[in-house]
Amino acid sequence: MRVSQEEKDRSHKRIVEGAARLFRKRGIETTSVGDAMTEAGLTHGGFYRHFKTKEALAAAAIRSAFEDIDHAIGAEGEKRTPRAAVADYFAHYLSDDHVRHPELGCPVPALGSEVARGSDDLKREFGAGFNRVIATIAKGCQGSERERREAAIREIALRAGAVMLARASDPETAKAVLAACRRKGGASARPRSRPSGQNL
Amino acid sequence: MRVSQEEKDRSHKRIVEGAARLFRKRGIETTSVGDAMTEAGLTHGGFYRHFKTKEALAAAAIRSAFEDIDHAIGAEGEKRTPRAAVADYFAHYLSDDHVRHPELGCPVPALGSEVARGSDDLKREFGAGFNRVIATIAKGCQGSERERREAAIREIALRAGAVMLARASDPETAKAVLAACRRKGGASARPRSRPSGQNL
DNA sequence: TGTACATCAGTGAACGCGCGTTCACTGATGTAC
DNA sequence: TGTACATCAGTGAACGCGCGTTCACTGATGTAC
Repeated sequence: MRVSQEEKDRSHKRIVEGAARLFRKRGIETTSVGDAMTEAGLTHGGFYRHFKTKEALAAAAIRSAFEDIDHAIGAEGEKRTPRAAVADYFAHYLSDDHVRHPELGCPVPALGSEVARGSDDLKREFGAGFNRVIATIAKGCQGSERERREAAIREIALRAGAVMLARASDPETAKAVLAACRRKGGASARPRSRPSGQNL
Repeated sequence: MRVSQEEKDRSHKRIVEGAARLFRKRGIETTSVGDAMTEAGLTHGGFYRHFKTKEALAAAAIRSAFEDIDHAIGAEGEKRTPRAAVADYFAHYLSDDHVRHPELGCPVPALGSEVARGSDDLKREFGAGFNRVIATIAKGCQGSERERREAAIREIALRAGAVMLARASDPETAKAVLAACRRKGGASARPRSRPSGQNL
């Protein structure tokens, strides 16, 4: 039976947000349209009232996942300093919790190697989401605008690699990878310049 | 018709090495047993004379891919110094060539997020391969054994994250990611300790 | 060394299954008067 | 405001397709005598 526009919008949001979780947890190819609709409390047949193809859902889900993360860091950065928000985000990034729960975590380690084999549309969406997160994280880094942006990219690249490695390895190796990458800590990737004379 | 043991061994090798390339290029789930057999010049029906399941092939292919890379760095490191071999490997790691050709590249950015959703067996194989590569790369790093190992882990985590990001993004973002991560250059992740007095 | 026979690598058809997508249908919603 | 009707979100059956895996078959290989 037909449903009000408001109800349709709510369904749409449930589908996208549910898919954003399922795709990160189980992969895009490995999650069926039916799975995504069930997660939203609907049946598979209605899917095409919302999206032209499964890939269109993937694009929307990637956008949603990056937005969530971007908003979380941004909101925290307004309550406290951007630098503190970013430091907290980085600490959580390398936590066991993040490794164990990809469904609410960063899309980069969860979807990266799959999106890499996807369409240009998907990559554009992924790149756009990544750039927004980088801009937010750069606010907590040091140096010129360009230096901050590059530092943010390095910080995420290191941590995304670490989390992906931890998830893809046996528990012992996972532990070693996280420990090694935590050791590099701090909100900025650049070696902190110390007051001169204190080197070593 | 039956084929000699030698011929079977050659077929086996072709299947594993072909799958190692195809899996890195197109993904494990997205590559069929038939694809892998065709790549080896055989037909799909004979697959089960070589492997119990598709997953067993995935494990063998992951091992093969890591071995190739480990041997390449190790062999180079015997001709020159380990440090130079590792520096060259890192330079190539962040090259456009590596980004564009996952089929002969590092399995970490190519297969990481897929293996993360795989079985414990697959993760053990992945972790073992990663550890072997880390041990080889650690030979080109500085510090105590533990420091070298942790530096190697960080170097690969950063670069694997960067390559995955570059592959999963639009070309412009890809370029920015590679540029930012190259800036960190050098064979060791630790900030090179400079002769004192030269800080800044 | 030669012979008879069991083995088994590789082939191609077939299997059951789940996928993305389409479709006829239902009935509440939205709209034109 | 009330009525008649077109729209369309959601349902569940059905589609064609490709997958992993199984199987009967072929004939060269390996082995026992």
